[in-house]
Amino acid sequence: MTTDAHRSLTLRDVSEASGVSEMTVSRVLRNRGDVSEATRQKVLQAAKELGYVPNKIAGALASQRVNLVAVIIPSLSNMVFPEVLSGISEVLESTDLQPVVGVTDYMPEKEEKVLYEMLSWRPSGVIIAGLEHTDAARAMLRAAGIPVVEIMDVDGRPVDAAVGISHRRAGREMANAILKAGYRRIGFLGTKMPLDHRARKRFEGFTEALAKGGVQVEDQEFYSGGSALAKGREMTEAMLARSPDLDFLYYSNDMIGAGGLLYLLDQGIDVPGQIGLAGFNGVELLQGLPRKLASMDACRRESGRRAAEIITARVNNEDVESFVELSPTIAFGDTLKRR
Amino acid sequence: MTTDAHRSLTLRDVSEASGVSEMTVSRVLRNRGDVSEATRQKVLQAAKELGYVPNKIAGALASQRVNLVAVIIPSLSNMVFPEVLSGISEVLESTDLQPVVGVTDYMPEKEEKVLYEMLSWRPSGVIIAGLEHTDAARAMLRAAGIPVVEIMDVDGRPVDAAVGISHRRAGREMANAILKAGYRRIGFLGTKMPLDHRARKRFEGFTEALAKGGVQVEDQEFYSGGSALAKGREMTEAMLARSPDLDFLYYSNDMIGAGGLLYLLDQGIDVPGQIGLAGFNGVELLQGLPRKLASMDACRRESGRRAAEIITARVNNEDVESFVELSPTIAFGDTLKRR
DNA sequence: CTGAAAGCGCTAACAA
DNA sequence: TTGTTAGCGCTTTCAG
Repeated sequence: MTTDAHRSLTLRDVSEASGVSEMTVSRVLRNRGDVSEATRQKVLQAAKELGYVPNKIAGALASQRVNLVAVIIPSLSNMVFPEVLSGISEVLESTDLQPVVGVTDYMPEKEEKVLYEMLSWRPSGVIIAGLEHTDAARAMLRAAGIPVVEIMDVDGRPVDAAVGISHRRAGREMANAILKAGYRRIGFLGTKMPLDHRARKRFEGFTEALAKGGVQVEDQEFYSGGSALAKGREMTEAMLARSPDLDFLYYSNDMIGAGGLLYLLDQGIDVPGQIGLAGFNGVELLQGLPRKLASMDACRRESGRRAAEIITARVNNEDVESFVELSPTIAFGDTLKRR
Repeated sequence: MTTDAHRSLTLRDVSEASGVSEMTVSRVLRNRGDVSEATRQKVLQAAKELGYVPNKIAGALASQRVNLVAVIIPSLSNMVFPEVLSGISEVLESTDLQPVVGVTDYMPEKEEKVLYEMLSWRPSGVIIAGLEHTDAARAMLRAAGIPVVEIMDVDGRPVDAAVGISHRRAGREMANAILKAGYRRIGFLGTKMPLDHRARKRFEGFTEALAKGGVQVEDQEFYSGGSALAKGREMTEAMLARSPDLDFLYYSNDMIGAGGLLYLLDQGIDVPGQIGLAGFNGVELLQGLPRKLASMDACRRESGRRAAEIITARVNNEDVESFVELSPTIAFGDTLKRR
């Protein structure tokens, strides 16, 4: 029992305890090079007894290698990004790379800051949501000299690589399915998020395709904050009070869509006969509602997976396709007539 | 335009570009010590033009200081942990500490591995979910010589500090409320998770308090995987088919409880008259269901906040209470008769 | 207010 | 198979 102020154990401590040089200890602990089994055991034994935990800071500085992949996403509080993360983890788990997550809350300046912090740890790669970043952020990404994969969107020019769906196209396809099903008086309900570029692009694609069919969005409403399910209810009620003739409601995400669905069922309204509904994301969570909401899968897990694959390939100097557009499919569910 | 292999910029580059010594450049970039305004500007200018991003690895090694707090949690895919994280972030944002998240998937060996990885970066503190860890993990935590806060549970002996609720007590209190409301034939539905110690403790407290009232759980059912809402439905249907006389269903989490609620409403069963329901977690997400499910707040955000406060205090050598039991309150909602 | 020297704990490269 | 040497890029410390 000592009264020393706390000091972490070093290779030197293990070296002394085992009577083996620091260099050889280092080799054993990293499974590098040839080490005799006897030495190996001595070292392992000593390290274990002391409870030695290597110092990656020193290791990284010396080797100029950091096994971290920076993952930068807007939020953890909806189902979408955690699922992307698990796709990333799945792939990285079989490598020696580790994801480190940073959250931006959809704020460009915060994204810039988080990115700066993460890059200062010299990660081996970056996976970042979206194609819209500040000029400074883009400059940092380029200057970092590491693989950068922008995910969840392909409508724009990536700094380096990109994996995701086209939200514009997703909006168009949903609009076309709605028109094809015969709906004509359409309302839109979404988040009040000027900075959610993907939601914006979906909306743009949506209105564009409607316009081609000679239809315009008749009413729209936006919310921010609060429980999405409850908001979906409120907004739907408000919109139908204002525009009782609507025959379709398109929601920018499944949670508010589910709220709307529950409201309409409560009111005894015929879905999808009198009013059709659709959301976005293909949230599995919602399986189990009285009706299955029409939606569109955003290929979240797959995006994560592919992005991680690109990073690992690049880190190993292998060739990979660096622009991957994934194809979401419409799930008609029980709230959008099939034609 | 050069064809050099990529090399990160260093202080030396900034030093040369600005004609100021490395040491002074370092001072400027860290806002340390006195530097003349003129020099300061020269340095800042040069750093910006070059796009210099400091190398924290080298900085951390030299200063023996790492502004990272390791946060280790079982999962990101239910609402509970993201909310803890946001409590932590809220507090750390006003300091120079940064959370780094690791996920264990409720697996002790993975927890051990994640912990090892994180400790090898020499963080300033650890926040880790739960009080149950492998011996090796506990040893590492003790040996790290940094503040360690175990959160989300206080039923046990922490390595260092603890913040959370007593799940045993939470189970007891819910049982008592149920008995007080007059229910007697009680079913339990939960996750098949031997490693979710908090769910287990709740169940233990629950049965213990029921027993004191001379009541036993009449039927129980466990699930794993799949959409919680859908599972809640299925399990409820199965249980009521088997045990039609039950008058109360206690769910180990709100999502399956919500599934059960939707099922019962579909069936036109009188809730909470014929059957009462309760879940656990106080998930805000579910506001907006036709009825509000009875539940119990797990003080998630508050746990995160308090844990972060303990870490920051300790890092600054301030005194803090290191054992904090939070008090969850029952929300009766519309599915548990009030007495 | 500014700079020079020493070294943080580890690993690359080379020598034995 | 093992050991030695020289840094990695920064900050601490001390001297101007």
